[in-house]
Amino acid sequence: MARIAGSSGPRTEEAIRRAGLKLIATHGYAAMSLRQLAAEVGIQQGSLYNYFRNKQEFLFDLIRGHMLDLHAALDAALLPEGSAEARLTCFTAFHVAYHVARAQEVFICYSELRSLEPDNLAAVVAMRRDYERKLGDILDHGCATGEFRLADTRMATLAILAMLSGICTWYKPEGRLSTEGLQAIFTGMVLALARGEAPARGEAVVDPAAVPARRRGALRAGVA
Amino acid sequence: MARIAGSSGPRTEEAIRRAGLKLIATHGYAAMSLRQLAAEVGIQQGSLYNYFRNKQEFLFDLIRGHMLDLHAALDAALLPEGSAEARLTCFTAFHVAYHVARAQEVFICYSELRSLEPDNLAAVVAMRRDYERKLGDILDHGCATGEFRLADTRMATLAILAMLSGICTWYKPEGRLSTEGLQAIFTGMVLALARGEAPARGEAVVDPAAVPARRRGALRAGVA
Amino acid sequence: MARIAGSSGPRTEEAIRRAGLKLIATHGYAAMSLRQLAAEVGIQQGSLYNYFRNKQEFLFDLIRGHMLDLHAALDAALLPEGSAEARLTCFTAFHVAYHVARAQEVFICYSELRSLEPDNLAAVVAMRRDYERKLGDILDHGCATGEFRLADTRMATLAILAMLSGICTWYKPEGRLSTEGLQAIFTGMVLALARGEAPARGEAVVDPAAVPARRRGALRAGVA
Amino acid sequence: MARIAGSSGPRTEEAIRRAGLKLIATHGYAAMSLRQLAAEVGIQQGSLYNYFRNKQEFLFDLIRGHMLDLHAALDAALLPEGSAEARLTCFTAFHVAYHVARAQEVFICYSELRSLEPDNLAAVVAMRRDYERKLGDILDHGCATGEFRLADTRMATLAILAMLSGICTWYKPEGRLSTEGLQAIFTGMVLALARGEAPARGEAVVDPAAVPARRRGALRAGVA
DNA sequence: GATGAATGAGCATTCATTCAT
DNA sequence: AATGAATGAATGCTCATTCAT
Repeated sequence: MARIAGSSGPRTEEAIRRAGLKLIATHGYAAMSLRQLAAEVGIQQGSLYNYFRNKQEFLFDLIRGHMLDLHAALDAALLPEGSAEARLTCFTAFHVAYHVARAQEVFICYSELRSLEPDNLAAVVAMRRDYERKLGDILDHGCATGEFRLADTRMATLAILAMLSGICTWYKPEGRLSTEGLQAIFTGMVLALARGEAPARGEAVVDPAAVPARRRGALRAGVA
Repeated sequence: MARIAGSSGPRTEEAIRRAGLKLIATHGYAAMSLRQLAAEVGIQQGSLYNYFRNKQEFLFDLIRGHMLDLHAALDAALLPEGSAEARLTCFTAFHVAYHVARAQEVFICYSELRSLEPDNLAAVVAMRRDYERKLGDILDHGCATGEFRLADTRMATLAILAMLSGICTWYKPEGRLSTEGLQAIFTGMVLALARGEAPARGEAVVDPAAVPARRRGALRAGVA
Repeated sequence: MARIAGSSGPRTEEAIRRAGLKLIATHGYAAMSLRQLAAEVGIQQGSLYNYFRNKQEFLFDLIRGHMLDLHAALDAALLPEGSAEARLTCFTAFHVAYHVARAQEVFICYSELRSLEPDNLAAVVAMRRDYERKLGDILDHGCATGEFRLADTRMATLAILAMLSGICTWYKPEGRLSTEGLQAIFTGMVLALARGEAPARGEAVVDPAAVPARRRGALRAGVA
Repeated sequence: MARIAGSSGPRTEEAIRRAGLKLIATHGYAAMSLRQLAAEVGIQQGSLYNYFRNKQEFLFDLIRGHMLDLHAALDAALLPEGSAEARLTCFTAFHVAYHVARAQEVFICYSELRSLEPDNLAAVVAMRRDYERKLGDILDHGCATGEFRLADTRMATLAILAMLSGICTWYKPEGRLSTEGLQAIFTGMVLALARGEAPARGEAVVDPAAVPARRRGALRAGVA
C-alpha cells in the first residue's frame, strides 16, 4: 500500500534510532540486518531508506550524534575553573553519569569504530581526541600545580578513560549501585590514581624490573 | 583435485589461525567472511572445513585457546605469596606484558564475546571470572592487611582490568614506549589507585554529591 | 504539502517528456528508474503519476506520439505523384532530415520496441508497417516503370530503412556534415542502390556462390 | 547441498552463455535478471558467480568474445587481394552469413553497447572501429581504382554496415530466404550502391536541394 | 588434505507504485 | 498538482556450508 494513516516521519525516525541502538549494541553493526531493524520498528525494509541513505550512514549518524551530545553535555557540566582536583572530580562524575545514562550509545561509539568507513572514522576520531584532550588538560594542569603526580599524563588519560568507559560494558540499571554510588567510588579511584604514589609509606616494593624476566619465560611457553 | 604438493596440515592450521586472528581483530567476527579467510591463507573455502566444523567453532577455538594460555601464563608468573603490593605489581606487570605481546588475541577476547553462542559464551565467561577473581583476591587481601584502601574491591577489580586491557586498543609495537616502560607506568598507576586517597592532604574536595545535580541538568539538555 | 508555488501542469508535462526521452535514449527504458526521472525533472516520484498511469504507459505515449508525428510529417513531405526516382529522393531526404532532427525519439522507437507490452507493441508495429509500405510502394512502382532494378523489393525496403535509420545511432549535431550534406550523400546512395547493377561494366565478378564455401569453413573455425 | 553428481564446469559455463544470449537478446541486459538466467540454466543464482564476477562482466565477456570471433572469422574469409568489387562482394557475403548464423550475439553487440561501463565500452568500440576500417579500406581502394563512385566513403561504410547489420533484427531461420539467397540479394545491392549513380541515364532528378524546404515546413509542424 | 562446483538462505539496496495529506 | 511516507516485491550479490571428485 502507501502511506499509512497517522504515520509520521519524526516518530518513525526516533523509533528507528532507538531500535538501531539496541540491535547494534546487542549484536554489533555487521551482524544487525536491516530486516531485523525494520521488523523491530514495524515497517518494511524499504521504508528505512526514507531515513538514511545506507547502513553505513545510519551508523555514522548514530555515532556522530552521540559525540556531539557528549561534547555539549561535558561543556555544560565541566567546571570552567577551580583546582585540578575539583575539575577532575567533576569530569569523572560527569563521565560516569553519562555512561550510565546512555550506556548503549556509548558502548557503540567504542566498539563500532572499526565499522566506520575511513572518512567517517576520521571525523569521529577527531571528536574523540578533543574529548581526551579535555581530560588531558586537567591532568597536565594538576601536575603543574603539584596536585597530581603522574609519570605520563597521556597514559594516565587513556587509563582513566578506559577505566571509566569500561562501566558501560557491565552496567545494569537494576544493579547493586546507584549512579551516585558509582560516581563516589570512581571519583575516589581516579583521584587516588592521579595523586600518585604516596612514597611516604616507604616499604620496599617488589622491583618491577624483576617481574618481566619471570613473566617472559612463562609467556614464551604460553605463546609458543 | 586433491592434496596439493607441499601442503601440510599443521602449517595450514597455523596459517589459518593467524589469518583469522588478524581478520577478526580488523573487521570483527561477523564482518569476516570465510572467503576472505581462505584467500588470505591461499586455499579454497572448502578446505577450511578440514580445520573446523563451522565458523562459530573457529571463533570459540581461538578464544578458548587464548584463555587457557592466559591462565597458564598468569599462574606461572604470579608470586604465590608476598605482600599484596608485591603481588599486585606482579599481576599488573604480567597483564601489561601479555596484552602487549598478544594484543590481537586479547582484543578479540573482549570484543567478540557477543559473537559466541550461549554455551560457548558461558564457558569463556567462567574462565574470565576466574581471572578476575585472582585480581580480586589480591585486592581483598591488601585491604585486609591495610596495604590498600578501596571503597569497593569488585569495582576496583573491574576498573583495573578495564584500565589495563585498554592498552590493547591503542598499543602499537613501534610506539613511543617499550613494554618495560608501560609496565613501570601502569604498575605505578595501579598501585596508587589501590593504596587509595591520601587524606592527609586535607583540602576540601568538591563535594561529589554536588556534581550530579549540575550534570543532570546538563545531561538532560544533551539527551533530550 | 500540495501544489508548489509556480508549478504548472503543462510545463511539468513537457519537462517530464523531455527528461524521459533523454534518459531512455541514454540508459534504456528498463535501466531508467522513475526516481531518476523525477530527480531530473525536479519533482517527487509520486508526482509523476499525475502525468501517466505507469511506466509502461509513459513509454507507449512517447513512442506512439512520435509515430503519429512521423506519419503526419511524411505525408506532408512526400510528393503525391511524380517519377519513382523523384519520390524516392523525396522520401530519403525527408527520412534523413527527420532522423537528424529527432534522433533521440527515433532511436527509442527502434530500440525500445521490445520493452512494449504485447498490445502496445502491436499498435506500434502496425504503424511501422504502414511507414515501410510507403517506401515499398515507391520501390515497387519504380521496378514496374523500369526506373529501378531490384531483385527483392521487400529486402530493399528493409535495407534502405536500416541504412537510413542507422544515422540516428551516430549522428551528432556538431558533426562534420550538415543535414543538407547528409541528405545529398544518402539520396545518392539510395538511388544508386535502387537503380541496381549497371551490367554494362561487364567484368566477371567473383562468383558469390563461391564465397560461402570459404566463409563457412572460416566461420565454423571461429565459432567452434 | 553441494556439488551435484555429474556436474561439470565447462558444461555449465556453456549453458549459462547460451541462456544469457537468449535472455539478453529477448529482454535486454537491464531487464534480464540473474534469477531468470539461473532458472533458465537450472542452477541457483549464487552458482552463477562461479562463472563471472558480476553481471557487467558477463555482458562484457559475451560481447568481447563475439568480437574476437568476428574478427578471426573475417580475416579467414576475406580475400587478401583482388579487385575491390571482388573483395566487397566477399565482405558482404561473409557479413551476411555471419549475421544470419549468430544473429542473437550480433544483435546484442549493437544494442547493448550502452550497457557497458566506460572501460569495457572503450575496448569494444575500438574493436568495432577496426572492423569498420576493413570495409572502409575496400571502399577507398575501389574509389581509387575507379571501380566505385562514392561521395563519402565514411558515410558509405556506415550505411553499408547498418544495412547489412539490420538483417539480424528481422531474420528468422525458418524464413522465406536461405543464407545463400540473402547473400545474393545483399551483395547485389551493396555493389550497386558502391558503383554509384549511372549518370548515363541522364534524366533530370528532382533537385534534392528543393526537398528540404518542403520537408522543413512539414517537419516543423510535426516537431513543434 | 584439497579442490571446484554447487546449494539455499540471507544480505543491503532499489524498484514501481500508492495514497493520506 | 504536489509531497512525503509508506508498501511489497524484486534486484544483484554474498554468505556459510556441503560434498563428489
